[in-house]
Amino acid sequence: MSLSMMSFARNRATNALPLLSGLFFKIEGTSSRASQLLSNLGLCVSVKTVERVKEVVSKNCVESARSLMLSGDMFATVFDNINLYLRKYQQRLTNQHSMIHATNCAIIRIDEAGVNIPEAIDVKAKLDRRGKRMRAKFTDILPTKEDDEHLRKACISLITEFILRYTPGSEKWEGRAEMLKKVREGMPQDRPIPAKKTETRPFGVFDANEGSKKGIIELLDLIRLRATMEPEEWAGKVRVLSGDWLTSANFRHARRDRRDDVTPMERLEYGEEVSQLFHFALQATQMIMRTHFGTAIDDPLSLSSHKGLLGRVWDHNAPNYAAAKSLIRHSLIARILHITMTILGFSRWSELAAWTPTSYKDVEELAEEIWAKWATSEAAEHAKSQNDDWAAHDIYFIRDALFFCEFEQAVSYADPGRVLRIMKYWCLAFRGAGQHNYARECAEILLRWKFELSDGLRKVLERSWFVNRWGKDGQWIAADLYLEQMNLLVKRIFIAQGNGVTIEYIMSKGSACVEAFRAVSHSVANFFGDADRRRRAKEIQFQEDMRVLIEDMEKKRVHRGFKKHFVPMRNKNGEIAKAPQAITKGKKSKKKKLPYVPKSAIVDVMVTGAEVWTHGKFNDFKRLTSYDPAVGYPIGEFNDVQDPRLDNGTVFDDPNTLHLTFDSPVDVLVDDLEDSGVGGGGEFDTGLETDI
DNA sequence: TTAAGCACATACTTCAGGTG
DNA sequence: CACCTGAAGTATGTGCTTAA
Repeated sequence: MSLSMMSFARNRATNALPLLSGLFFKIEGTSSRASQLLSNLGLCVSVKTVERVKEVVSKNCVESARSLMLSGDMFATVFDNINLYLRKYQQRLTNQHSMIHATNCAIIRIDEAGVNIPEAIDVKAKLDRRGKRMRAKFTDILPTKEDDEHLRKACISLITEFILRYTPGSEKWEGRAEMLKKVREGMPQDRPIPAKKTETRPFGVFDANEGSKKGIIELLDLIRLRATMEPEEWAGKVRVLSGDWLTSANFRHARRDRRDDVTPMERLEYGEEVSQLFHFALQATQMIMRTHFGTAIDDPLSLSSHKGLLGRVWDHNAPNYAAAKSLIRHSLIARILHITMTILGFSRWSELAAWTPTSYKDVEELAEEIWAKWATSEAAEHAKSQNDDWAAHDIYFIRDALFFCEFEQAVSYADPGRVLRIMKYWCLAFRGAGQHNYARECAEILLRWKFELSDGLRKVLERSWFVNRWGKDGQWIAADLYLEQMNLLVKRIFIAQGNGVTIEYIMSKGSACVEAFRAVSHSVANFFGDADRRRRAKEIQFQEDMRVLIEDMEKKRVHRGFKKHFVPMRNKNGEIAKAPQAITKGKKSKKKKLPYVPKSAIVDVMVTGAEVWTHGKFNDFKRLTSYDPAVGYPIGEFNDVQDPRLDNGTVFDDPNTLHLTFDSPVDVLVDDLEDSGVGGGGEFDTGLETDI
């Protein structure tokens, strides 16, 4: 303090200390009046100077991104729309609520080691490969026996880890740390990218809305201009463009429409668009919600029922991603622990808490049994054949939730092979759940990977999916999650106060610099913060949650053989929906002469999805997405139908829009010590803002 | 020449008080 | 009570001066 004051009095140019304090006060939200007071005291520089610094830092960040783009090294351009709603305190004719629709953008360096770069950036070779998917067969997107085997091993490892990590009292087990290490080492890998710090360079916000065909063309031109590249230079190499499904779809539509334009820049042929993994995780979470939320009245093993037991009060019609993900995770772990209990012959929580496995092999054998009896499609079909809808639903849920965990870990370890395997299953499941856009996006990626990419470009695209902030193994995150974090910083953390919320202000001072400011903030927070105590409190709450769910399952005698339970499909009014009786049920129709019987709401979305794909949709997909050298890009609309059996009167009845919000810190910020490659909170989080 | 600061301008929020 | 009004308060921008 006094140092700062003295240096201020001595010499106006020696302001390193007051400048840093000023910057801190500013980004931590000190009011301008207080800042002025402190500035007058000589403790920090003036508000004006801080503003200038923000501008300079922003410019430097953009310049740094630009230099990477111009260096000729391989990079990916990640972008995502950022929308701000500006509420005016008093609306006047000249002062109305308004929206800012802008696009945030970052440049990510792609590690070139071991990649054939000339092959990857060759536009002509890329164009020649278009349309090769015409040769594809349905089996090309179906999971193979090998995929099934990989998933079996992966899920058994996951179950083993859950038992080791979350069984009450397990923290006192002898050799637990080694066992946890062992299970991680045994987790099947495919082709993980070696851990290395990713160079991410924020490129700032653009005043263009990439959510439309016109907007995305405008945006690409603005990006080129900010990079100070000539059109020929920009369009002369393959450019990796990373966004969500909507971005990719818009880009493809725009390219189709502009096929006859004169220059390559206008024809957009240089762009290699690739959908990003955080958005797949969002969709998968929504898929699990649509398939398994159900209703608490009909089905005690529905997520809806578990949500009630856990006292999660969030509105199921306006859920945020972290809350939904946390509910799924809590429910999954509780089920696994309860099955463990039943296999061990316990009926009380205290017995489970007193149990200690004799060896690692013990736990692994338990996990294998849980997988075989309570997590496979075959097990669910068996439950179905016993007319036990509760058990079938339970098993489908455990399977789907485990697959999500596998995906999450695959992202955390940057293993594109594992990611692509899960996409094969999700390609079916998204179809079954009615999320057709993302079902097609899975197929798009699988077919492009198999038929239309050179080895070099394939490697480049795979690397563009992941970002590693610390250069540590298991700490990768999805590239679009990285950008969502930037969006959060722009929108919530470093947003200007008062009348400063304009697109111009954000572009010049409030976007490109946020990562630099976060780095500073982070070290300060780590220096002063005490995260341990809060974590401990969360862990205790987590154990209580497990106990509530397990005691309920025990009370209802689930996971103890099969009993007849029927979960009926309901119509929009919540009445039990009836459908014409199936011919195969000959016996019943003899006894009762009812022409209509209630339908079960419990279905395997992977099976129903596969049916949809085989009934013409796969051929439609090929016809409507394959480039034909003679005719060009195909034109036509997809015609999708919804499966009403999964409807339960919530927002998820409309599966084609994403209902999960992800604009809060709990949704996008990740814990440094956990696998949270796709965000959504730490292992003990509830997904509520109080977690922070 | 340039970083830094000052005074004033502009745009908006907040708050107290008034009116029908 | 909804709505309006003006004054005070806050945040940022503009243009100029000053010191090194």
